[in-house]
Amino acid sequence: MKKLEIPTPKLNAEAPAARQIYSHLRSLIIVNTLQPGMRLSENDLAARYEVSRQPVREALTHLEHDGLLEIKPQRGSFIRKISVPNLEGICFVRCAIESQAILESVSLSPQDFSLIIKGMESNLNAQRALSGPTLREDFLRLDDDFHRIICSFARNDLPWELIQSVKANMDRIRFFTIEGVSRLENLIAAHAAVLEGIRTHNVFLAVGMLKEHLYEILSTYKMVMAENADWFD
Amino acid sequence: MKKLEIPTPKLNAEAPAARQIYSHLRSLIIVNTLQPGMRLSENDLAARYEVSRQPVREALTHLEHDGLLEIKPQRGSFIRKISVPNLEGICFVRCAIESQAILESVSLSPQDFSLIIKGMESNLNAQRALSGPTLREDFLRLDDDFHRIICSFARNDLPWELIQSVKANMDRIRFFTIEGVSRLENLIAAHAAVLEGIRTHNVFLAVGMLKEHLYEILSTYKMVMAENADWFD
DNA sequence: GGATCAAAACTTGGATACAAGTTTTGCAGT
DNA sequence: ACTGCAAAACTTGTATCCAAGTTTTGATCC
Repeated sequence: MKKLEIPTPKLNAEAPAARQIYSHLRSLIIVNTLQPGMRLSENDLAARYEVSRQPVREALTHLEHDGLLEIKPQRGSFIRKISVPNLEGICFVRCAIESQAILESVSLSPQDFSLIIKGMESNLNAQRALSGPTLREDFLRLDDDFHRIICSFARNDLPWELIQSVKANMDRIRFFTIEGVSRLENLIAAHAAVLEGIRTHNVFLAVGMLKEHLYEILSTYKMVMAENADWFD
Repeated sequence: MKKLEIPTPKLNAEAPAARQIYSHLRSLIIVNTLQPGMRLSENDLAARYEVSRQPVREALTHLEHDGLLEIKPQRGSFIRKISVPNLEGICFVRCAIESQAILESVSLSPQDFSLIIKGMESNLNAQRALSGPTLREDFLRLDDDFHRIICSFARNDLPWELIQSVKANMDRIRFFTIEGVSRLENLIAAHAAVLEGIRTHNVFLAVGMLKEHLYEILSTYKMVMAENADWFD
């Protein structure tokens, strides 16, 4: 087996090494630089990061806990392949939590309500103004922020934290399916519809649009699957 | 500081040590044998389980990931105190996910639907038949199973897995608030009401009763707080 | 050339040793 | 008895070494 080249194994000295390695590997997995099925070697990673196996090992067990890695004892550590049932589960959970957050919006004080609405509007404007070479990354960041704001209706940190921890497997797909400008316009339109539903206190409309928006990824993952069948179970 | 005595640090040889230690410590935390604020020493635990610090350390980092432990570098590892906002977040997320699952029940095939209803009925009967010295533990197990069945309406494993991973901080309270038989009867009545709503396809009733049931713990945690104020932030 | 089998080189799991920093402790001085 | 300070005993973070098992490799035999 040929050695695989991961881009920039840089390391900072003033933070715990294990956590840095974890974050770095996690982001590499999400953008599919480390592709499903690949094998990671603790020794190899330790050499690249210029640390011992101990912090690498800790990072890998955390990735396994997140469902992004599968550690087979005495055999190797492999980037988990994408599971369609898992994708469906993520959509379900996101839809459940964000819908509940939208339901909470009606019982918010007018001040708090309009403040959040303001945030969503400015985010939406930023989405519409997007252009340039880093368009895809920029949109994903704004999209994350849009849904984070939705969760803020719950006035609690846990909902969004939970979505973030679960979202990684969905992001691996999203990074590929968001390409054409036309698709991007559709996504922005969906966001606008959700916002309009919330603003007019039409939660049925808002939740309906949100569900359609969140489940849309399930109708696009087959695009990725067609070209990379070996990335899936 | 006096040495604290944890009950039975037994260990099995045919499973990974780290996972066993993790499970054991986690259950000890949930039943409050390891109380909020207590300090755990890696060396001490390693001696008790008769292993090296390596698997102990892995177990502790996983407990930290679950929010049950706080590892302060070069200072010690402490059982996390109970956070009321965190409790509220757990209630919110559980309510969101289980409500969404109940919503899915209306679009299930009659065969699948009646099969799940059967399971809930037999579980409810078991709850009503409870008695004996291990009543509290038995009820908590049946209660968990009841809500797991609710999640099965989603026909996906992730929702219940996620609830399980988040539920630990709620269980620490539940173990204390479920004491009197009268309270237990109230909880069983709530379960029955939820089931009745689902069976009659009255999802509004079911979701309403479920929300009331899940949020009930927020009105009882003050009982625990009154006697153990130092267990909370 | 192809198949078989043994040895070597890999994998992770665990134990031990050392490093850096914090807390406690105990002795000395008042 | 009380205060102050230094040393010892703790804490976790990391490195290194050994063990057990799997995979690959390469030589040998047909």
